[in-house]
Amino acid sequence: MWHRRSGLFGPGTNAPRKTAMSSLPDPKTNHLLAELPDAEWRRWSPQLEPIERPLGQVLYESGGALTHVYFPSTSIVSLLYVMENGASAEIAVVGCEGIVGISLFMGGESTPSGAVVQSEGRGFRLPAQTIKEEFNRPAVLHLLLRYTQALITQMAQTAVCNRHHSLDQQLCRWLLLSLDRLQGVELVMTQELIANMLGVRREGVTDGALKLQKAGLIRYARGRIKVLDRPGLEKRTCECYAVVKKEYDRLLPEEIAK
Amino acid sequence: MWHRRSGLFGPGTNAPRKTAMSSLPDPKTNHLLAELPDAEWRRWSPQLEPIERPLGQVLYESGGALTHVYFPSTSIVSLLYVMENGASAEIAVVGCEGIVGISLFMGGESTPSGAVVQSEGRGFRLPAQTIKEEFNRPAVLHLLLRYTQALITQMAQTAVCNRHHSLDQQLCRWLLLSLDRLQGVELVMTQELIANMLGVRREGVTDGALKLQKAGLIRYARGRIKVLDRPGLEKRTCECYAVVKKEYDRLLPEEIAK
DNA sequence: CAGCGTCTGTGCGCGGGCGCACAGTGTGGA
DNA sequence: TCCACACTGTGCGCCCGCGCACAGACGCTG
Repeated sequence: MWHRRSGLFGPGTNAPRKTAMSSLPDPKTNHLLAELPDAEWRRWSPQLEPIERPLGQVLYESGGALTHVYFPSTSIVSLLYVMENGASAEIAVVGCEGIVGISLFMGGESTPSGAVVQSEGRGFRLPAQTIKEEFNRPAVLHLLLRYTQALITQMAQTAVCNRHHSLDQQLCRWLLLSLDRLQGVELVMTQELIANMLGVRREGVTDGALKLQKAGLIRYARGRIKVLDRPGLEKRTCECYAVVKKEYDRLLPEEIAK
Repeated sequence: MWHRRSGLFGPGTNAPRKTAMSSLPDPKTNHLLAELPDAEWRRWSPQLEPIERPLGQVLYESGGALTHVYFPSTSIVSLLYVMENGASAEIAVVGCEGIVGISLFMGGESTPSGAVVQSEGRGFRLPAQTIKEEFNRPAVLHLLLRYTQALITQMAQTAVCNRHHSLDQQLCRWLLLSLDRLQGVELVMTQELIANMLGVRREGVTDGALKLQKAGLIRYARGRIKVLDRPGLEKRTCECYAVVKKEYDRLLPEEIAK
């Protein structure tokens, strides 16, 4: 019941890290921004504020008011619920394909879950007021709602996966989903943090990761995980990964709006 | 991994049951319909088609196109995902407080999950085309999106609950959520079906229900469950129930629109 | 280059939920 | 009225994941 012996995202929760953040990425590395029609893009562009996002930064807390929406580009963000006893579980993960803070345009202004940076990197943000106004434009509205439906599918599948699948399978699903949202083959993430995301024991993640390493699918050391054999991972994971991926591809094809 | 030895909703999947369906209920027993502004209500009212919904009826299947949205009044509907091996898990439950078929206005037209009548009764439906047109009206849009956000919370909390809480706690949560959506104290539902919803063994539900009966919180026999001590149930359940209830109350207060 | 903290590996006993098998007991239909 | 079936109760062995305790190993810092 208590899966965190150390703090969830102990040190560095706010202080910017000293890792070398490379130069500003193109906002269009975020797929939603890239899919924006030209007219919208011209209006948004001046207001998009680039931000660094250090590991563990809390973008918003459970029930807290949101001041911005976030468009990750090279970072990924977990939506997670922290229980009264401190245990946690990830609801969904958002990366370069999406937006963090949907409750702003859905009308609720806040959610019982929080959002935490799970892999440091860059992104962009837009003030709450702006996104609410822009949401009245049909092109924006439809794009954001299609994304939201894809996100809903991810949440639903998380529920199913938590119910029925083994830790090993879930680990594979989690790795694949995260890598898709980073667009790379390497992940900077300790097993302890993965365990927090999955809501399981750190030792369980160690076991699972060992099996994957022995099978030659991944290689890792001290918080860096590299995927060597992606198809192999896909073979080991449960159907949940494919269901989610298919739904994202269906609802958010490349170049939707052009 | 295989939680259904008999068919999911074997007999009666389509044939109307002969149970005494009482006379037409007021459409406004559905809270969303009740909260509609007068102008919308006048437009919708002639198009609302009352329908009986027998136990086990499939409102829509995984990936299937939707022809209508449904507004339950005295029935409740489960959104559930059925896995390749036949095991199932409930994603969320919808009753008199909501609407079934959100993918129509979210833009996806379908979802990987399906919708099944979990407790027979009446409801109303509206053609897909109508809801899509009506969704362009701001009052309708905001009402439906607030509902959708509440639904998202229910899904998220289902994921958390599946991860961390005991079968006993989940059973209490499920009973409470279902009763809230039926607005009564009795539920017509076998333990086998409850098990399918929760994605657990029938025997597990029997165990849990026995404990609750021995504690004097419920009484049941042959597919009818009566709640005797609601506060007692609330004491036994996990925090998930309260989180969801609070969010529905916050996002969909009585008499929103008037 | 010495030392400490972080990250990963491992063992062990426990408990919840699973799969399976089967036994009572109402209820409705022939 | 009686039979068949649906619904509920129970026992048993198994396995996964948990909680706890502790041991190596890598790498940064002073």
